[in-house]
Amino acid sequence: MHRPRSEMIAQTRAKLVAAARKAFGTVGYADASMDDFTSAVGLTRGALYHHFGDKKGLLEAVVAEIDAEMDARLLAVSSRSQSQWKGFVDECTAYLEMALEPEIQRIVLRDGPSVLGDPATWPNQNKCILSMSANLKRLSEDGIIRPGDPEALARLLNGALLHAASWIANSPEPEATSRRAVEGIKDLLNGLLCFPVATPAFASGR
Amino acid sequence: MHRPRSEMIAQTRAKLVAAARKAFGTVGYADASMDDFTSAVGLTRGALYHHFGDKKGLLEAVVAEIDAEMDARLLAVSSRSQSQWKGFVDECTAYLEMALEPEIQRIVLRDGPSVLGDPATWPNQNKCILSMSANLKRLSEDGIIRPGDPEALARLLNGALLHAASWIANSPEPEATSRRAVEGIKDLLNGLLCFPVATPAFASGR
DNA sequence: TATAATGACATACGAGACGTATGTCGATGT
DNA sequence: ACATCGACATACGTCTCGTATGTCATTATA
Repeated sequence: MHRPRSEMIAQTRAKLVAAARKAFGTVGYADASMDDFTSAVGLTRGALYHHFGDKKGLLEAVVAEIDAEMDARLLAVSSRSQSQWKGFVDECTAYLEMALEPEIQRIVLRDGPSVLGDPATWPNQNKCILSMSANLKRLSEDGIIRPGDPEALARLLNGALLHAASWIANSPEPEATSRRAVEGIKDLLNGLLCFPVATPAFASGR
Repeated sequence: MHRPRSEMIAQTRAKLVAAARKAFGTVGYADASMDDFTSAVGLTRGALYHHFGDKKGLLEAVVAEIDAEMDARLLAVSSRSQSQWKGFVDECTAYLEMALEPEIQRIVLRDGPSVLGDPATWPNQNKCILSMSANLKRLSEDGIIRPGDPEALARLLNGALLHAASWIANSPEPEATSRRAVEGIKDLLNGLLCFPVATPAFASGR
């Protein structure tokens, strides 16, 4: 019966990841002392080096965890949408909302790229892109949007969404900015449609 | 006559910024030793702390220098374009090409945000946005693109361009990827036009 | 059941790197 | 000519990381 043993190990790893996630998310990767956040969960750097190799390895694990959560959340959103087009728009706005969370901003969007290199080289970040690409591909095959390169579009939209999140998060009036960003996104997406709807959004406009 | 004096000082500052820029651009901010790159130009950390306060202050100076160069280059591009719309597209592609340079990727796009906080909080990064916003505003006032929020659009496009640059830079075939990205950009921009050009047209490049 | 072996983790140590406090020396102003 | 100031160097302390080593419990084996 080697259950308790492996359970303890998994728990240790989970504790380390959780502690690091909290530290990275608050004070940032560079200012997070390994001695501090390991002792915060009753461990030392010995455990950390044993399980993750080095500080960077722990960051990778944290990023992977957050990425998995983001994937799951996006999947949940897209799964309960009826129309294809609406589902796509919903997923985009959900993605934008996630990118607003301070923990994600700091760990995934700022420290992650700085320490681990460009997100385009990570295995995970691509899952969102792939999912988006697949959606765009179906949309163009079904004649809903104009033909084009789905992956290229997905990457461009992804960048636009992430950047919009930063804009919102650092805006003096996040809610108003959020509305402007969402409207801008819808405007951009609308431009992709074969038969654009005359949205009341910019008809009622500014 | 205190010219030579101030000139020496300016030269010292320039040497520090240049040395830091080279170090940050190659090994990255975190792994750039202040002792190393100051001694590379015949100085010590004393000069650095005297002029820039700390390592972060030096990074700010480096980022400001690069940003100023980017602004100047963009201005040069847009100034010699005849048609408004073509000028805008040219500026976008020039921006994308700049974002491809490894030094800009590393210092401005990765380490900068991680160390200095989100670019949206910098004073500089906004100049590109402002310029783009102004362009979009004129384009919509002149009835070339649909009405909309110019700043929001500018920020979204800015994010798309930066992200596209990362995609290209980390692609196994950068040239082919670049073509796909540019085409995607043109597709997106085309969607903004009041009277989009016929679809196959912009695939062939105009 | 006794023993060997493995692995999970802690502890001890050394190496840089940063920031500060202090010192020096030349230039500047009167 | 002298006092001041500022540009820069040097010395020191502190923190953090990574490695090398040690210990102890668990597991496998006989």
